[in-house]
Amino acid sequence: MPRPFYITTAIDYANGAPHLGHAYEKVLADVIARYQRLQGRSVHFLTGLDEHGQKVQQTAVKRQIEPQVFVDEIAVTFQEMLRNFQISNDDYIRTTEPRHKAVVQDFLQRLFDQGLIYKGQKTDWYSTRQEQFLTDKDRDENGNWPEIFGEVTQTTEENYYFKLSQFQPWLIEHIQSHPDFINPRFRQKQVLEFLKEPMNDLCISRPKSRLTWGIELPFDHNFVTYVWFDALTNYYSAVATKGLWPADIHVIGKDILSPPHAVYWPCMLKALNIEPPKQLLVHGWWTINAQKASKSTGNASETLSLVQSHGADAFRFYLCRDMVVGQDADFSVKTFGERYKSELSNNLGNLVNRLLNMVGRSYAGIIPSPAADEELEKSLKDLWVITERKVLAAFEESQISHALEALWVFISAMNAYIDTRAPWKLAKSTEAVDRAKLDSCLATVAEGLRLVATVLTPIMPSTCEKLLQNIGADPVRHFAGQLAWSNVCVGRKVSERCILFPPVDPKPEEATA
RNA sequence: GGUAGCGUAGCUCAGAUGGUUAGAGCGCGGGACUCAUAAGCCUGAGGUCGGCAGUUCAAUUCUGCCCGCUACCA
Repeated sequence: MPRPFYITTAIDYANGAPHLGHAYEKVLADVIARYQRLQGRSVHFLTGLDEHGQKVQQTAVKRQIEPQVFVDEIAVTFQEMLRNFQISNDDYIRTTEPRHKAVVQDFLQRLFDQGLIYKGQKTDWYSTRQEQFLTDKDRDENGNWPEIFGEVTQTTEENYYFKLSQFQPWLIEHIQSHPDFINPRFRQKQVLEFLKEPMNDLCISRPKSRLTWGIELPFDHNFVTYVWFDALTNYYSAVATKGLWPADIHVIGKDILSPPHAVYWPCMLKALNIEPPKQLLVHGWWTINAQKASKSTGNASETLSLVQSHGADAFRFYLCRDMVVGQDADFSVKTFGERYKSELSNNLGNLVNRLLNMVGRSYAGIIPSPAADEELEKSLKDLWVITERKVLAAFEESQISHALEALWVFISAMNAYIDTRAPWKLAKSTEAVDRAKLDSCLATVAEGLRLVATVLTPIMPSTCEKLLQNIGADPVRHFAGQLAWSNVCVGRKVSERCILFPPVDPKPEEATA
């Protein structure tokens, strides 16, 4: 029995509404999780919410509610997003849960007992008005503190530090000897560059006088732990009792690769004598209509409404199709609409109806047996072998856009194949030879579509299920034995008509954009 | 300022561990067809692969410098 495949996303910070970036990361992880399940592996897929910290506390105070009440509200909106995008996570961790707090405190205590956490002092400038610490880069060009900070005072604060620096040599060696640790590879350089400089130890606490909304240090009740020990530990705390560690993939954005995930997290684990995760899968950022995604303009949240108009699967498809994992991509309603119409409605959806109609007309809806396979059929089958190999390789590398590219080459080839065969002509012929060709043509397209829908299931689960059902095929449970060209659809009854991707009218304000 | 990434057809982007005429989709022009969600197919136009220099028999692909954009760090 192989070890279960454990995949996570970063946990979202509970301060604000879910937006495109949140959704994308879940979709990417979900596609990989579904792929692995179809490959027959047992999968554990975790996502969750990061609920502590200054900003949450501030917002709660502002709204005059308990922080827990506030994050409970936020959690609902994020979980609703997961449902909207058909995310198949097996667990949802919230950092305010007892199971999480217990592990965080255990980690901290163990490191403290080993002498890897120590108390230190640091002198800082503090802005009372903004309630934040300042650094030299906050100064204006004359070296003064800008007006917005109000009175700035110098303070000395005691805090706890984790001896991060002593794990630096190990980390460099680990990254160099595990080329798959950071995917895509080019991100690795960035991390190794960062590691050329000596690291500072990591400040891991805040005094309760400043921050109460956090997990208390087990060895000093006057402090809570701050950010990284709280947030990163979720990956472990969620499966602490399940024996699933190490994680196979942490799906994260490029902004939190270095230092948090590529430096702090592996060093924390090393200090605790726990294996590091196998891989960090680092995706880029979406811009919205060529502009940076912004909470203030709300552009990143508004895009999510396309789930309602076009459906979760179409949205998932677009996200997977248009972003090369690791690079940035631009999201636009226009591009979304074009992809939807062209690739989903016209290429794929219409192809399904071409088949259904012809099978209905010539065979009373029963898929015929391929009676006369010739060169045309053979070359399509050969193309499938290539396509299958490319698609699976792309999934294995988490390069979903490559899988879709290859798949659409095959879909186009099927449309071209139909035109070459011209089954509407064959259907008018009374010659047995033509009838045999017609049999083959429709059987071939049916089988091609079955294969496409099978392998496309991780990306568009509902649509593929519907497609398979409409061509009389069984739902996909596993890829095993399902990806080879076969005649399983022969004799199956197809439905009359199936609109997988109905035309969607653009909203009035978008039509002019 | 340092580091990394990006800069390829009108648009959005793939790709090349250096090697025949650099690819796709969309958009645009032309054509034949009609089974289908006015979809599909064929075909054409369109690029000195950011600029300069170097290494090489050969560079868009490697190296250096420069320019522009982005991110991280200081």
